[in-house]
Order: sequence, then structure tokens, then C-alpha cells
Amino acid sequence: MNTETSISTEEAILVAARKVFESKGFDGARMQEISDRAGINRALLHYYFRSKDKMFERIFDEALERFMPLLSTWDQDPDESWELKLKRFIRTFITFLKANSMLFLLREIIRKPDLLTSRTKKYRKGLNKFVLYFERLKQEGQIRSDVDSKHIYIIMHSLCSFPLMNAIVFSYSLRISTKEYDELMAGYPEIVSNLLIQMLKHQNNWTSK
Amino acid sequence: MNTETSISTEEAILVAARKVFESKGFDGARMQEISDRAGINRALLHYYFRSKDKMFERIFDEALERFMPLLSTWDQDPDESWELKLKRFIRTFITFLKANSMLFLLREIIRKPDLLTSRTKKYRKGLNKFVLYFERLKQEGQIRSDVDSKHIYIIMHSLCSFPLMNAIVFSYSLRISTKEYDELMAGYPEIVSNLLIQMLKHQNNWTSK
DNA sequence: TTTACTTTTAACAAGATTGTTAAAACACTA
DNA sequence: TAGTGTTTTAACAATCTTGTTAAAAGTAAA
Repeated sequence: MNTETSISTEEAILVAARKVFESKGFDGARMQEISDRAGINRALLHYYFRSKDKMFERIFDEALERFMPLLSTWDQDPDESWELKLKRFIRTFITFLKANSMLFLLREIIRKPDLLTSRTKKYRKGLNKFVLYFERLKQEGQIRSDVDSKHIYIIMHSLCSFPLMNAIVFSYSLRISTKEYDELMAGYPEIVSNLLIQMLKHQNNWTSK
Repeated sequence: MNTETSISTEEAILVAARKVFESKGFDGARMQEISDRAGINRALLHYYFRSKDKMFERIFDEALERFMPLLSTWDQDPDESWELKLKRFIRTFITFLKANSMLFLLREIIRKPDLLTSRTKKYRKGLNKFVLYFERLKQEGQIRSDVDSKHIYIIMHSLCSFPLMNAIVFSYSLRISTKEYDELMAGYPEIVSNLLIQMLKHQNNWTSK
């Protein structure tokens, strides 16, 4: 077997498939477009990956493999304060999201919710580390106790994910170019961190109507 | 022309098309599935709407027509305080999003960005009412001046939209049922309102690192 | 060079999908 | 009821899409 050649061909296919699946989605993706982009004959896609479904699963799993460990890297350093943890996490999370489309995962999960339950089992345990961590902080009196840790989780993820997923619409609504939007978002991680920290510190004037 | 019959048929088709396009997306939608769901012959779809593209545009435009005016209803009552405005807006916005999938619009805009520029022109002017309103509040000293109105816009929309768009993933991550997630989200509009109001009121200890 | 194996291609097959059309069914009025 | 126009259907046509296959091209070792 000519490993040299086959790896580079396989890699070229994966690069092309990633691009096409991420921009068009499974249903909009065409095997022809993938092979064109990879510069090879369409039959080779089947030679290497058998079917469109199998190829898609490979791409989907690789995207999960990049994404999920990020969510689990929460309480690595036990000495780090929760404020620093939050800042560091938000910064790395947003940086990651700039390079990796989360919309791809979400879109395909909506299309086929089975993908979530069948292919993320091994990551699921790490997911509620975050909630457990903030529950502990509450018990220790380090943060306000009148806020649900699940809400913190939801708020943090919404603030990090949506502005990047929705960049096209936001820049259009705000009447600025995508370049200007990028510049606007340069200081965004700091803002999110500070917003969350302020929210979690102040016990009072919160649930007041 | 039998108006009675044709309107109900057309309406049945639209209901079915809305359902199928929203859950499967344009590329995943099948004319056969739409006609099955509407309980009519597939050729009738073409009789009423000519083509799949035309039918989709109709559904897309109707979704825009429901969605965009909501964004423009900001400064209706000039006597209302900005805090109340915010609370009212967030409440109605989230209520609306529970019934109308925003993911549909976003997904199709990503697929074909042209949809945004070509079909939303008439709404675009209303979009930056929000930003202009908060710029004015800043000048009048009613809210802190060290925060970008565009960021407020982005934060508010992210907090309102994403938790509903991403409900499946969030409920999975948080290890709760969708029913429990709904219950969790019952108090969410209040939380978002208060978070934003607190953020906008307090001049200090904000941009501090 | 021959041989054995891997990689690549062109051509084909099967089925899915959109769109058309001619005729049937229907509804309403004279 | 006959006539006119509208609505609906079954059957068909054209194209697109995935997947298969047999043969060609390439590679490396004996």
C-alpha cells in the first residue's frame, strides 16, 4: 500500500468535505462538489469512505472531537480563582469559535437529534462540571446564592456563541462591514467576563423588579 | 373561481410547507413530503406556487414579516422608561421566539446570504432604532457612557435568542428533560432584563479587570 | 521485466426529485 | 342540464444524485 499517496488523498478529501459540509450542510452538500474541490474523481470518495453518510459522520465526529474537550477543560487548575477561570475560559472559547463553526454542529443536530444522543456519550460527563463547580461556589458563599447555576451556564454560552454564529446578521443589522464587526468584537471577551463576574458578585439589587 | 376551496387548499399547503421547510431546511425539504402533509397531489404545489424556490421565498418572506416588525417596535411609547421598555421588549421577544423558530431564518441566510440583502431592505431602517435610542440615553446621562450601544444590542439579542435556538443542546448538556428546560426558562426573561438593567446602571466597577 | 497489489478513472445503473401536461373531477351559472 | 372555467389528479419527462464496477494506471518488489 502506498501510504504516502493515500494519506494525502484522504486528507485532501477530508479538507474538501469539511468545507462543503460546513457551508452547505449535509442535505445541501454534493459529492461532486467535494470531489471537485479535492481535485479527484468522485468514485474515490466511495473508495475511501464508502458512502456520503459515513463521510459525514467522520466530519461530524471530528468537529465534536475539537469542540467537546474545550467544554470539559474547566477545573484544570484548582488554585485559580473562579474569576480568572471564567476569564480564561471565555477567552479561549471565543477564540475557538472564531475558527470553528458551531452552527454546523447545531444545524445537523436539529436535522437529526439522534446525532447528539448517539455520538456525544463519552463527553457528556464533562459537561456538567461547570454547573457543579458553580454550585460549590454558591455553597461556599463565594458567589451570590440566589442565581441558578444552570442559568449561568446558559447565559455564558449564549453570550459566547451567538455573536459569532450570527455575525452576518448582526453586522447587517448594525450597518457595519464584517471587518468592522470583527473589530467591534475584539474587546468582547472582556465585556462578557466582566458582565458575568459583576452579576455573580453582587448579592443584592438583582432579583428586584 | 372557487375562492373558498382554493384558499383553504393554498393555506393547507402553506401550513405544510412552513412546517417542512422549518424543520428540514430548503435543501432537506421534499415537495412530496409537503404535499403528503397537506393531503393533496404533488402537482398542486406547482399549480399554486410554480416552483419549490417560489414556494420557499413565500415561506421565508412570511417568516420575515412576522419577525422583523417585532424588532422595530421599540420606541412606541415615548413616556415609558427605558427600564420598562427593555423589560417589555425582552418579554415579548422571548415569547415570540418560543413560537417562531429563528433558526430557520438564520440557517437559510447562511446558506444563501443573498436572502438577507435582497429581502429585508424595507425593514432595515427600523433595525438601528435600538442603537440610536441607547446612544441618546448615554448622551442624556441616563445610562453609563462607557459601553458601546452595539454591544448592548448584541448582548440583548444573544441572551434572548440563543437559549431558545439551542434548547435541545442545552437540555441535553444540563441533563434535564425538555419539559424541565421549559420550566427553567420560565423566569428567564426577568433574569435577562435585570442583568441588562444592572449592567447599564452601574457606571463603575465595570471595565475594571 | 514480470508480478502482485494499490489507486484512480470512466462508464454505467438505480432511484430520487422537480417540474409538465393532458385529462378528469368539480363548481357554478345560464 | 349544458356550458364554462377552475381545481385536482395520474402519468410522464428530464435531470440530478448516489453508488457500483470493470478496467486502466501507478507502484514497488522479486
